[in-house]
Amino acid sequence: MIQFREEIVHRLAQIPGLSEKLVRPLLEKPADPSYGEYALPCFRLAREWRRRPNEIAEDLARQLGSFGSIASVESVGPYLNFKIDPLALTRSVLGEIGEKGPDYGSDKLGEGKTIVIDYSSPNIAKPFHMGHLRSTILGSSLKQIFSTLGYRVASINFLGDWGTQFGLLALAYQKWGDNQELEARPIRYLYELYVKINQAAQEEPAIQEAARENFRQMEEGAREPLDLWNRFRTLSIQEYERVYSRLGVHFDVYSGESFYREKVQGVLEELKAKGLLQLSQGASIVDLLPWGLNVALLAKSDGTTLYLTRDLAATHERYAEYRFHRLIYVVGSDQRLHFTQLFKTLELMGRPWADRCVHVDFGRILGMSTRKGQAVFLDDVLDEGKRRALEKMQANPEKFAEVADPDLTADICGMSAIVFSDLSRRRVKDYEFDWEQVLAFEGDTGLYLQNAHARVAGIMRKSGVALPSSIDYGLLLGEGETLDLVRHLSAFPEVVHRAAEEYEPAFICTYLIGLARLLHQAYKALWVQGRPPPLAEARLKLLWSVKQVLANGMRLLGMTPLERM
RNA sequence: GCGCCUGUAGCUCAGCCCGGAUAGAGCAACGGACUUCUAAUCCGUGGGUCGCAGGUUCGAAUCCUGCCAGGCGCGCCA
Repeated sequence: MIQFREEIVHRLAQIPGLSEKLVRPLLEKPADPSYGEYALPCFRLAREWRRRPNEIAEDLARQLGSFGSIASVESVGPYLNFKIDPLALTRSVLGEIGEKGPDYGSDKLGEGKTIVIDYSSPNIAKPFHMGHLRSTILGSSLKQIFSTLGYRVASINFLGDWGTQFGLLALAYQKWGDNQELEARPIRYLYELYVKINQAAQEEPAIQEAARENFRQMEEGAREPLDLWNRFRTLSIQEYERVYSRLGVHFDVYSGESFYREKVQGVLEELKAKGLLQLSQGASIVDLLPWGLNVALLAKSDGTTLYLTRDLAATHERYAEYRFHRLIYVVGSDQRLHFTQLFKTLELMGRPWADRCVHVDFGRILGMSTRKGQAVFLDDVLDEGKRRALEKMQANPEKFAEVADPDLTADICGMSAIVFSDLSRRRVKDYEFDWEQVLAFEGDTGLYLQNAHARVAGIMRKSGVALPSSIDYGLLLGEGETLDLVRHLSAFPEVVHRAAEEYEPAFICTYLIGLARLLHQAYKALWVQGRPPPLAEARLKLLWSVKQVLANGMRLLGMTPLERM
């Protein structure tokens, strides 16, 4: 596809007064494809040449005529529209998808570069709720996207396994702890204790004090609270891993704040040596007020450290280990200040790679709080999605009979719906969690994509037509639907690039919905079964290409494409 | 109070980075389409002062300023 664009740029540059450098950024895709594949708006030229844009467009159209693969150049008002020869376009796009298959959309852009992504990162004292799900899904998708662009990607789950809340939790367990409950359902049980102790602490400030003392002892290495802490941690991780595997999410490294509890001293000493650390009201701070970033608190007045201190230690280790070209934190936007402070402090410490760190933030999921006990647990959501999917599948008994593994298929359907609903809106937006909306199975949803994919799979199974090695692409041009699909297919690689640049899997969602819609619209017109072989084969090739790109895109989102549903 | 983010159809959103050709989808409503490869689909109808007010520009949903509304953050939580 890029070759057509370059062909136009090259040809335009031959016109006196134009150059490749001038023209390349001006060339755009028209809003309406009926104008052509590319368009040159002449406003900028009009200003420079002090002529009317409409005249310029007309003049250029006359001078250029058709050339190479460009079938026509027409002026429409101030626009110069280029139409690529439909046959050349179709052959090029479908040929490329045919050759690359699962690698269509891939690139070598990132070869030799490493990206470290930190995502999911639940806090052990708190439940794995929808907020963590958003980080998990986003991070996992970004991992796929960067991998497909050739980067070496290391995924890290940085557990919130250290901090005052463990003092609080240990206290709760000492008060009300039940070993059987803890073993049977660690995450939910710890959450219940956490909620209960927080309520108690609100009425009794002494509890807060005792918790702080507990944690202080832990930082000093006291055996008893540490043993308890270790049990909480181990049991929780086991349960997380179960949930991750259900979602198809994988981490290269499980780490956590506790790993750095001894290394923070080194950080504090370095800060002190560099004259960055100040004492204020008994606490150690770095003054970031000159940059409008408030002050960063690195050690409390009782000497215990904070999240920020441990993050400083962790980034240092990560750079030493990976020499990353980028370090990405997928964490909610409520922690924006934290990361801005972290990055600025790294810069002040003289880390030359400080500007390689990125906070990929995302909006809040409203209506949920760990303190008030309104959390929706991930397992419940996945189960509910599965239940609804199964119901829907059973509504069509004939199709249901064809599905080999209804249980697994329903689970995948439910997760597709959830993953897609989360990724389909842009990161920054807050959203109100709404079961009906998340688990909707109609319209712009993950199931719409799955349905499109499964429909083509059905055609490939049932039409009785096989893909031959040579195709007469000309036979496809009788239907207008073909070019709409081909044009859309051609845009996939650039969509993947854009999604990576902006850390926005949502771009891929929008793209795939558009592709699936074009497919559904063309379904009748591109009928395969019973058509003369050359036509049937050409159509099947087109449909196969759509299926391939749908699958490639869905995988980037973390969805498993289904052959039957 | 200060800082950041968001505000587009009844609802959920895309379009904003990089200003241009009639502002697009889905849901909901209403009316159609299954003797054929998945109707979890398709076709049609109605529905918008792009939060408000200025400014820049030949041209603003898009850029700038101010205001309003909502969310988040602002030294001993993570």
